[in-house]
Amino acid sequence: MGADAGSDAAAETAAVTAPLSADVAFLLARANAVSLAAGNAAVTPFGLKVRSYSVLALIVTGSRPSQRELAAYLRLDPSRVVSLVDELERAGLVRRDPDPADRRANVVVPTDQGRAVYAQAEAAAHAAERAVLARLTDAQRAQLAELLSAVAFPTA
Amino acid sequence: MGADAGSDAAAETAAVTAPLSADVAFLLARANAVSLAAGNAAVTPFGLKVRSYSVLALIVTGSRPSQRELAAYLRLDPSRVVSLVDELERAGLVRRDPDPADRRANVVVPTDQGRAVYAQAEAAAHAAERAVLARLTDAQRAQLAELLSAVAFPTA
DNA sequence: TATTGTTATACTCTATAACTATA
DNA sequence: TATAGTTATAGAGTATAACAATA
Repeated sequence: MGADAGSDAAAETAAVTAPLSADVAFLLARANAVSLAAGNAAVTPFGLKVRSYSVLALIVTGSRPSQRELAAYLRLDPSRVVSLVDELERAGLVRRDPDPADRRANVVVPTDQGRAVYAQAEAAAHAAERAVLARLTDAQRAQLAELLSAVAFPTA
Repeated sequence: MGADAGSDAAAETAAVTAPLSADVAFLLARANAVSLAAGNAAVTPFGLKVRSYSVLALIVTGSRPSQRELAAYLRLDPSRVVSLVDELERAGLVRRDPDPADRRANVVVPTDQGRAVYAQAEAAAHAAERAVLARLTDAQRAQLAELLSAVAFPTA
């Protein structure tokens, strides 16, 4: 979602300040837009976007998800995952392995190059995240992560 | 950003569980997707989407923002605000008043009907937000809002 | 019958650059 | 010279429905 806009600090806090500041949905949308813009900027030097980076992030852990599982976890449409995996495969970063247990399914795994690129991108992404969270202490960051988890995974 | 996908609770927590759970950027994106889907569902019966609802929400407070200020605050491109205000104006919910102090600028104000529709939509949106935040206590919700503010408004 | 990956399609959103009228 | 609103346009993302292969 979200992205950047013609946002300068002065205009943002000019005539429009207080409203919606208690609206968690709005704050979530705006915080996500800030984070997404920073994340994309951090990760584009490696030929990635936040979305393709997140696919890489999931598979380098060795969890060997199917495309269906990737879609559910990342809240993407399965058809969107097709093109994301296509793109990563064309770049030589991931591979589709047939799932021996289910011949309909693909298991998405990183290539060596995929792991190497991810390692670099991860460092940049984490630096960007630290910058976005600059106004929070470490304890507050941990707390934010915990609170967000409860919203992000309603059933867990 | 984000939207809905073929997400059922079982698949989401199947093979892919732990990874990225400490990644605030990811949690932010996923939480926003959940919140956005719920918000849109809540507000569509009133002919609104989250975006047009948020424009209404800003102007019913009487802050009389210019389109430029709306764009900055909502982190939208000014050209996007044009079509959002067009849409709301066609629906009879807002009006563009000339700014007496700057003849280039429009001030966006709600009509009576806009206020009435907003009042109903607000109730639905807040109910949806409460549902999204169901796993948090009131104190946790307030804390989440405060932590998100620090991320959403880096300069404030 | 239901599900996985895929394709196609339509729609929305995003980003950029221009243009006009003002400042 | 810069800014507000607008328009146009290209690109990215999203949502839906269909299909073949497999369960």
